[in-house]
Amino acid sequence: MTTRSPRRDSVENRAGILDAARSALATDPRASIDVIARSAGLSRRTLYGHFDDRETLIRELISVGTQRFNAIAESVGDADARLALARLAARLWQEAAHVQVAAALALDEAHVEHTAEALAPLRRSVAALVRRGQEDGSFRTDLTAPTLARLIEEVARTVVARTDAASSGAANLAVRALLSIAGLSWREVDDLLAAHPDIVEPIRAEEERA
Amino acid sequence: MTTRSPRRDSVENRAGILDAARSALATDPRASIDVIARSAGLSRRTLYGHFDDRETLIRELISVGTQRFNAIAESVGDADARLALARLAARLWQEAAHVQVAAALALDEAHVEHTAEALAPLRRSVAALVRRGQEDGSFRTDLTAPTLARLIEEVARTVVARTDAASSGAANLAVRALLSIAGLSWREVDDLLAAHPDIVEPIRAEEERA
DNA sequence: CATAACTTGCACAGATGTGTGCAGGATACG
DNA sequence: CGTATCCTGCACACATCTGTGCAAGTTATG
Repeated sequence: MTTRSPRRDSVENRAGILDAARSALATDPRASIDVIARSAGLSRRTLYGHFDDRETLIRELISVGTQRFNAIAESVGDADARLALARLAARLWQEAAHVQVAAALALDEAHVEHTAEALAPLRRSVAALVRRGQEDGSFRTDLTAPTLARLIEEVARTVVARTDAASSGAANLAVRALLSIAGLSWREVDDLLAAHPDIVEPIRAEEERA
Repeated sequence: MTTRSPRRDSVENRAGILDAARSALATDPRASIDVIARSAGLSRRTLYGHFDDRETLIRELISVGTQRFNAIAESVGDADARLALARLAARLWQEAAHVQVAAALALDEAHVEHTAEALAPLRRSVAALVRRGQEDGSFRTDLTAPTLARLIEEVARTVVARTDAASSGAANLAVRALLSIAGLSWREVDDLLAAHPDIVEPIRAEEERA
């Protein structure tokens, strides 16, 4: 009558599926179940033993991805809005593996709704950050706060989704792009990052994979 | 034996299909043939009378879209790199209807290759522009020329694809975003656009649809 | 070692999409 | 008007993908 506890290989396989799905869906949000299962070294049939649905699998991915997103957003407490944005970008980058899926799925018609609501906390953080930055004069005011927030979000998504996470200066690129969008001149960005080397290794003129 | 010239309604329908495909694929690059045909007020079967293939249809769209792209790139001759970039962005925006498809399809796995080669001239223009801007000190030099060019391209694509082309200040937004990415401070951008009102109607703090 | 837990392959139903053949009806055009 | 041109609906074959049932294997674990 007493049910046995789940087998070790089973939980490993479940995790393996999630990993495989992460990397497969980050590239192509419409990757088939078969591709995901195979790339996890399992059969399609087995995947359905672990997840009821394609939807279920994806929701779990989005769920853990966005949780990290939101946790990071709350962890950034710099008084200086510019520093806060920089740190936010840098930390998000560290989680690239988990974050890319969400970024890719957020564009997929079928999941926009779900991701949008899961990312609400992050959105609120960014909105507040933008308002703060505009008030103290460190962010641009030629755009409305909502517009700027949206732009920042869009650019962040693009950079995360469309740059090789493994390349050396990628985090640097992301941070610089976002601060530029916020309105800073590139020299200001450069000085800021030089003054706070803890945010990102301040490499000059870094390379990137083709 | 002498073949009659094509009927008027036929050529109209062909054009209608292209229009329908343009707007349908701009939203969803994987829109079905049926959806496209129906939204052109025709049957699926008829569409296949005008185009052999889904591929053929798409290639024609990409072809005319990228031709406009490239033509614009060559038409920009400002000595000042900042102005050149601004004007390039503004003109591309005017062609948004034709350009959005290309931007959307460029992300679609199945057509990256084709769009990439069709956009080679534009890429070259941007690359040259970036080099020029970096040399005369108006663009950022904390990023490699190729990296900056790539970033500009990515951001342009995003802005074109993900903002309501109909909204009033959209062109403004696009231009400002690109100049910011190039390294200018937002005040510098603001001054530049104020000094050259021909580029884009210089509206302050414009709105955007939700 | 006994057995519950897990994996697998195969067959199936169903959905959605592409591309084609054909017959019949509408219509532009010479 | 007559006819070539065009549109349409329907019926196919084919492909890809999802999700399920089942019987037969393998393996972790108590």
